[in-house]
Amino acid sequence: MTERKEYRFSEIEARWQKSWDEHGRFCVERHPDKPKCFVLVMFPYPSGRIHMGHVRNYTIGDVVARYKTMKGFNVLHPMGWDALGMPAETAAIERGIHPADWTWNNIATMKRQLRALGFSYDWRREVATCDPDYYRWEQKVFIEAFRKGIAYRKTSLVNWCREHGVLANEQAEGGICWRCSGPVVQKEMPAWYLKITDYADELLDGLKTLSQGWPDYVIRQQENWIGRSVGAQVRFPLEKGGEPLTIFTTRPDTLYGVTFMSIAPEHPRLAELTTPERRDEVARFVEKAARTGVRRVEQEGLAKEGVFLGSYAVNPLNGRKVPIFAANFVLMEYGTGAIMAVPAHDQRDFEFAKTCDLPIEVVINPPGQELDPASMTSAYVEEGVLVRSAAFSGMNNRSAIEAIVDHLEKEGIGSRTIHYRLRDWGISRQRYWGCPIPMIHCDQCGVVPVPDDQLPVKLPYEASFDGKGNPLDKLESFRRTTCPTCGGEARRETDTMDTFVESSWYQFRYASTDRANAMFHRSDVDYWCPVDQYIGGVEHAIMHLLYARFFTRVLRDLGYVGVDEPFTRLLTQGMVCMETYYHTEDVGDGTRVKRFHFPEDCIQEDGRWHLKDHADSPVTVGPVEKMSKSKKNVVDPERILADYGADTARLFIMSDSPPEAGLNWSEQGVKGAYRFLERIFAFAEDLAAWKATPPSAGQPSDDGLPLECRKLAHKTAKAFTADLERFSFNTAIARSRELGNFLFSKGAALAAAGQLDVVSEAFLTLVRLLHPFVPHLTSELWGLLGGTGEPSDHGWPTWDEALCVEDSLELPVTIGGRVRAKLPVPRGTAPAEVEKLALESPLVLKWTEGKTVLKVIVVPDKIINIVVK
RNA sequence: GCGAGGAUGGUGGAAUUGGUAGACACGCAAGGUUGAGGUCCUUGUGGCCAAUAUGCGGCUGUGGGGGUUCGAGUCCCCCUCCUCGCACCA
Repeated sequence: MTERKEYRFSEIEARWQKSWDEHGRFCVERHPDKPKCFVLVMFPYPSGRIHMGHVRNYTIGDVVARYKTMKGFNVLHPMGWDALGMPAETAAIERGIHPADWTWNNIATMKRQLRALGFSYDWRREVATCDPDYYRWEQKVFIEAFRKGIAYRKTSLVNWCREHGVLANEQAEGGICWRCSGPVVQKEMPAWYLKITDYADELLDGLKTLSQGWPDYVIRQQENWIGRSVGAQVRFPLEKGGEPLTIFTTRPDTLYGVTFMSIAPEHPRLAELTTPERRDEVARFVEKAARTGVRRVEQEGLAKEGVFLGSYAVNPLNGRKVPIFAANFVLMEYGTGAIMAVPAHDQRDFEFAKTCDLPIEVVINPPGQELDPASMTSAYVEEGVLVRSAAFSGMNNRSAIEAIVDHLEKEGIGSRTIHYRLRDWGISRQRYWGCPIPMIHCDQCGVVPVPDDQLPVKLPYEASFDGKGNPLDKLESFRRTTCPTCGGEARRETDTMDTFVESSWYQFRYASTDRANAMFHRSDVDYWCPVDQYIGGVEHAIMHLLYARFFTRVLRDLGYVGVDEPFTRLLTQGMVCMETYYHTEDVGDGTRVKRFHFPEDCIQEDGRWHLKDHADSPVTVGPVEKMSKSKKNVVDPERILADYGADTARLFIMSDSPPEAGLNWSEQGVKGAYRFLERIFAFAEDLAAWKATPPSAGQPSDDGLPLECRKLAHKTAKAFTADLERFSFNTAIARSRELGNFLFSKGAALAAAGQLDVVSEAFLTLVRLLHPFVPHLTSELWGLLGGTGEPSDHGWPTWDEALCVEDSLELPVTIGGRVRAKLPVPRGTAPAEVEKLALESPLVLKWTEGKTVLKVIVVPDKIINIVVK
């Protein structure tokens, strides 16, 4: 046999990438006669270099895009950069690099890396959100939203460090500033908001239209996030008289069980409700609560605490006098900032009552039971029958909700109300590297938008980054301006926008290539949008997607787009994980800490792991965790490209797990993928050689092998396609391996038997099926085997349905729940006939001997189950 | 703490609607090739017990416990552990 050529992936990949680039192969235009398909992957934050999470996300997108192209769709597949955000500013503070330079450098590096992976992007449509030509349109939309009342200003609480100003939650973990370890307090500051709550009902209803294309769990989480709850506002008169205290409750059926009230520590009426003798203690509590913040009580599970204010409210239904508390878990933003507490039927109230020794009053009993407050260990929150509730006693609690609210409305004590857990979107950031909010503060004229002809408000390059407060705020040349209305001296707004704003509309920007003078063109958006398939990380399941859905509706209401929903179908991909390598070290005071190592610094010898250069430094192989720099369990995609090539990286990342699940990186798995490609390459070489010089015809093959080969190829095409349609990439690849394994072991025999056409057809089917996954190698082999152009010029493989069905089946027969026999029958045999054959079968007789056949269940063409006794 | 999801061999996973659990791959083992191997090929591989069993030897097995069903990895209830999100990270 002649010596085989080596699989030189780097040569092949570079050549095809160059060809695609030069021919503008992935540049697309509107095409009225072709069905369109917009495949969008979540654009990356340009943090420096791409990581495996990106490779996974973008490979999934590329496989979908290339598959849809082969299916005949006009596919839009763009890429861009979510380029504004905190890390650029952190780099400026810590390393003295300007955020703009840092970002643009990172973009250049990452773009080069993405190109090396062979993704089919139309790079003409690239966007970078830090480009003033991008964010100017956001400023324009903001001003229009402001004029419509969708954007507004109000005060809100922020994390505040005396030294470093406003901090993000992640910079204020544990109530401590990440830079100076100083205390972080909650401080009131004015901030800009977008009125997402006005769209709450629409965003909720819209989820119904998405149920076909979005994962259920994302829809459920969005529903819960919006948190629409129907309940009642109830006015509790105060014992001392005056304005009653209004609370919101979703459980008016428990009104007779109220034993105390709680209000948020920042409730405007706190001082008024506090008696003079309680003032000091309450002040201490409020101060402490401000230091902690409600968020940490909720998220970090801190103790729920409260303080008695000294005054009382009166239950409007039963006249009971109940104490009023301030509590650190009551949110001012939700409802009215005040709640009625029913410890018997609300778990949080129950815990609070137990710690503060407050009474518990049962007003709902489980059917046929009677609860005793003294022996309860948790609140009873299920349905039941009302007791001790005056005229409502004896009613089912569900109907009591309606009856009691009717009563409240009739008596003028309360009313039906709907509240949302969703709060308005606070978009102000006291940071430099964001889109400037285009507003001007004038002492005479108030808050005035920047006039259209002065847009964009560009970020000034000259700014100093010392980590202490907002650089824009300290830059006089930026701050000082004149009022567009009166011409007087005025101050520019120095807040920038939340970077979630840019990622709320980038999908529309991609639709147009000609956008020097427009955000995008309506005709382009009308053709390409909405996005047919959106693909990105699970971590964005709530916020990004909700904001983008909201912003799309804002753009719709401002006349920019004609769609309600931006993303028709959604695929959420899991994270890329890897085992950790570490050793533990004593830090002196007896506590041991983990010191992590990069996997490439560790080596296994004689079954033990140790550091490469120090055989006496043992290393523990830890659990598989999400790849992260801090744990050092990262693999640089570029190294994988150098060692194995883009096709191998793409194939492995798609073959080892379903896309929604986490993917465990495995170097061995990568090698397995590489081996498969090598074998494909080698087989193609063989096949080309056979074609050039047909092997001398041996014995004609009449053993059914050619038919088996054809059937397998057609069945594989069918199943592979079905798998792609449901994004089951890993099983699709498994099927392609089965076809490959068959050809590798039987191909030569078939060729020798004069069945070269059969082998060739099957192999070319394999090449075409794999093309979206391994585009470089398959394009190469397609040409080698005499195909014109590339596999994608020839559409998606089809199959002959007749070759996909088996006419004879082997039905499993289970007796007493165990498979005891296999019954050969033709497909479609009538159940009665199957039953007869089964009961006559010797093996079945062996197992039913001495027993009574009670029942025979025949599932046609599937299984036979015999129930015996 | 609240909301959402998950758990199947030594490992990643497969089983599309309740119908043969473990496809495909990794690893491992044996044999062959190479005779440098991080190469290649063949065979085997859930566990336990058997030892060629008159047609496929038996038992057991999908995080733990209970239930529904002729039949449960799949449906229901309880528990444990893991992951994601929680509004200024993106």
